[in-house]
Amino acid sequence: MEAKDAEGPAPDAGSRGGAGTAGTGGARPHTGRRRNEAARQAVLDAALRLLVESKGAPITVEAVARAAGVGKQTLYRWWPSKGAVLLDALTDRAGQDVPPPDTGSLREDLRTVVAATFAAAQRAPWAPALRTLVREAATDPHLAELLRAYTGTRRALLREVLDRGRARGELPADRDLDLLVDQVYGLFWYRFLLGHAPLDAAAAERLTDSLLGPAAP
Amino acid sequence: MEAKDAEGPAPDAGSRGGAGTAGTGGARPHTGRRRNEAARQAVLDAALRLLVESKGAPITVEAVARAAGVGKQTLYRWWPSKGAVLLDALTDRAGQDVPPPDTGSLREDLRTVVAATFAAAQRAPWAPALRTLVREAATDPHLAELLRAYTGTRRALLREVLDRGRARGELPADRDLDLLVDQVYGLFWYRFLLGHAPLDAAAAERLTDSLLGPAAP
DNA sequence: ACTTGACGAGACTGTCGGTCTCGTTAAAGT
DNA sequence: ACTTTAACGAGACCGACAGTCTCGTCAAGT
Repeated sequence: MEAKDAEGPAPDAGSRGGAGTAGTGGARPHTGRRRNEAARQAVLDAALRLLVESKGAPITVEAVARAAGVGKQTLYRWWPSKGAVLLDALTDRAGQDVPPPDTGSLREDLRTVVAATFAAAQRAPWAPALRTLVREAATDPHLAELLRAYTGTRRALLREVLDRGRARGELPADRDLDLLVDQVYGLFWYRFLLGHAPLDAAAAERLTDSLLGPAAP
Repeated sequence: MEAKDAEGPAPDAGSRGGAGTAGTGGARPHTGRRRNEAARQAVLDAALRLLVESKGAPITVEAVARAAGVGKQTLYRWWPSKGAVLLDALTDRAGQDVPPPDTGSLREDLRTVVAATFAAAQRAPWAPALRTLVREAATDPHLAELLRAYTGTRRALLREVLDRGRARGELPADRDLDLLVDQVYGLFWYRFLLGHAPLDAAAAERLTDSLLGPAAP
């Protein structure tokens, strides 16, 4: 491998400006060879490819390193665990969070968000990757934590939509919004992981109606 | 599955008792030493104990065998995989399926079933055991299948309640009952596995209201 | 007595996550 | 140019674990 180094944006680590040679503590200027950005990209590419190709089968670290043409140690130098690599690969490329819709109609906003969530997870290459990731998370506490953080932001987005709807009076003031959020994502993950029932636009429509009551004319 | 034995001993029944063996017996004559029922019990006891004690930590086959005072081979002679042992241990002792209530009121039946489900999973020793089991199922296809079958019967029970309610006219004829079932169990598993929100009687009450609409006076 | 097969014990195999070592190579300072 | 430093690819190595195989023993039936 050893591509001619793209010298991409430095990861983060040491700020090179520190002229002080500060011996005592903290930031020390960085000498020596720098991180190979091409290797990072190769790892993420390989991980994502394997994640997509493996239909539910587990991914091994060796497979990722081999497919990326990279030593295992390089991998562990920059990611704390296998799970971190996989999640990074998935989120790095994942369609990024669109701001939730705000049409003025709770029913419409909710249906849109739910349908978008369903569709995104079903979209071509992502489903097996996400399923594999969740599987790995079951035995990798590190990954589980990362995944929890990631889904937390999704939950917050949905919660915003509901809050706006309630502020507009489209929902009783005493309605349990956390329950509503959990009903949406509970159903989503349940069907996504078990795969026994569809997660399509029709399901999103019916779920919305079930949560808000039948549409008023 | 299963090594030799043309007999295909089901891991359940097993005629206890000593010589003579009151005759329910298999049609096929059996020579040689018989299965040690005490060993089977010891395995299930040990597995359940470890399952309960391990708060989410994985259970090893060796630990089960050692705790039961049993050789590993004995274990694999009667169960096809580690997961099968764990599930057997849990279901063997788990509160058995009560027939679903039939009070004539869908709302009441539904609330009862949901509350019972929530309560059963939260009851003292079961929660960590069940969580561990589901974790293992993520990497054990065999166990995943067994678990799917087990939960399938639970789903069917709930479905009966809903069918009766719809037959009584308490639900619109075009209501999607599979969606309702998935909403219940989706929320249940979601909260059970993540543990971020309670699964108590109040939650059951609110979920029921959410599914059926606010209670009519 | 003799056959059969389950038993406890534990050695063994294969897989995998993660670490360690080694010789090499790129970046920086001098 | 020379030296120092650290990242690099390769792969040996470790520890944990599921599952298999072997062995000597022991109980149930013939």
